[in-house]
Amino acid sequence: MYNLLALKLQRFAALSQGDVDAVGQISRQSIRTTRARRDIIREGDTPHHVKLIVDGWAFRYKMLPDGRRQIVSFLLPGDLCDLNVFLLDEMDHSIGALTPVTYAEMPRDLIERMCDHRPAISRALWLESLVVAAIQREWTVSLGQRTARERIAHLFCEIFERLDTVDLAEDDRCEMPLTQIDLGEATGMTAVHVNRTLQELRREGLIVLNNRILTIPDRHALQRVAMFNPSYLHHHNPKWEPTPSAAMG
Amino acid sequence: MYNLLALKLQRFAALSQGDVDAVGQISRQSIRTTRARRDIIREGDTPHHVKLIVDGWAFRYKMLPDGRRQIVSFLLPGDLCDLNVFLLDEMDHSIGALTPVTYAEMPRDLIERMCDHRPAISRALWLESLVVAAIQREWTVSLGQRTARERIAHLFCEIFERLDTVDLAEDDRCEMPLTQIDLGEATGMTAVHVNRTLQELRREGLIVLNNRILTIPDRHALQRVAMFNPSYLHHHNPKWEPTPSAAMG
DNA sequence: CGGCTGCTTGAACTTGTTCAACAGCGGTGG
DNA sequence: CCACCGCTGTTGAACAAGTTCAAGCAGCCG
Repeated sequence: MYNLLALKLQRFAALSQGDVDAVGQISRQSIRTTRARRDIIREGDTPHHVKLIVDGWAFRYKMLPDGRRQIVSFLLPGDLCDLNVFLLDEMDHSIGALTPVTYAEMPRDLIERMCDHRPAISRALWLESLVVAAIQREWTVSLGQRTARERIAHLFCEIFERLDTVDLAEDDRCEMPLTQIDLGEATGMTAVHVNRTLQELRREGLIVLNNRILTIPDRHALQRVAMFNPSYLHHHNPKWEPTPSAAMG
Repeated sequence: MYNLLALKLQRFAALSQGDVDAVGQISRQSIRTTRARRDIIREGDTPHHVKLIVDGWAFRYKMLPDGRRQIVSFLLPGDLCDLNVFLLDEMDHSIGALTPVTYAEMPRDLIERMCDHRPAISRALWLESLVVAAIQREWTVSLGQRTARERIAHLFCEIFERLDTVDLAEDDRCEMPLTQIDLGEATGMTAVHVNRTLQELRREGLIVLNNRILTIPDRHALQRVAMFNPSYLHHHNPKWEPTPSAAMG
């Protein structure tokens, strides 16, 4: 059986077969689904489970009192949400489903127990949150310094790259279910300006985008425009191994 | 002896006296200082220690290939940098000293050993990184949605609040060593526009700022302008206790 | 067919940028 | 002691990037 979470965590720490099995089990206990454009959890709610996105796209967002809304990150298959369970009485942001989403709910206490006995998993989860923070820093750079065109290009580069690591990109193509409104809320610009910026990128042959499929004819060209340096995604292999005793998964 | 790190970590988990002592010791082993406006570590460097800011202000920043620069966060006394030690071969961003900075260098392996034996500390460090991520999300919101005036106001609210929790704010005042250029690099605007925005805030009596001292006559008024909701800072008390056996520190 | 959502376009407008000049201040070296 | 330099803050005016408002179009689904 496909073990998405193990696949992810192995990027951060070497897991024993036992670790892999434990992770596989916990992530298969309770599978749920949401329809597109529904909230999965809302600011102010108390989270009870850690969730693993199994299929579909979701996004984190925060709203200002006057209704302005900022998407602060996208959650793709293999991503965890609500590690905040361990931190918050209340969510300080919301998570919404962009497409229909399938996710696994992993009860807090089970995760906790697993962490207690499996240092590699505990460590991998921690590193995962460090990577999430690194991505958030790069978004800060985009919004603070990049122009409209650079922001959109950068977002496309990031998403493509992230989908690629979970085998959801094909050659030079990936899904792109975001509407222009979504793109605007993620890049801090209006939908109108997103529209004109997309046209510009299309006109220059940097992207092809229709029917919710994004094609990037020349990845390096787009990366150059975006000033995209993938190092912040830390898509590398584990650096750390516990005392080597158990076999690898 | 003053134990800044223990003070910080206690916000996230209940520490035993043994935990407190361990943390105190590790954070006193190697104290270093930097002059103002020097880099503490640079993008591309390999970090070897986790650093704890003991005195002074530092900041994380990222540069784009063409020289644009974005400050992505400020590091105040009590803040940790380079938890990335556990993650990165190379830093994906730089850290610079804003003022003269005193910091403690804590060797990676000591931290690791401490975490292995002291689950409360391990947990507190993890939660600390979750809070860092939460702050970064709020910066994303600022840069994406807030206007110039709201951004500056928000930054001031955040910094004041954070200084307050480490006893570095007094009544309605705190230090503010940031130049207008720094403020610009943090808020994604030019120094010229920062200048005009500060004047506006001053004119309205929302802030007083001179000699690097910021005074906020009416905190709620400024928070209203900034749409500042402090919940993202998670300045609360520990939710989690290990099996209660050891005495509290 | 009607209504909805998302995409596109135009034109006026606003926010923030750029460029340039100057003032104040503190430190340094002759 | 004074002249000078570099850094920070301030101001003005022209400009550019992105927003707002408004209208129309295409595709989809019931």
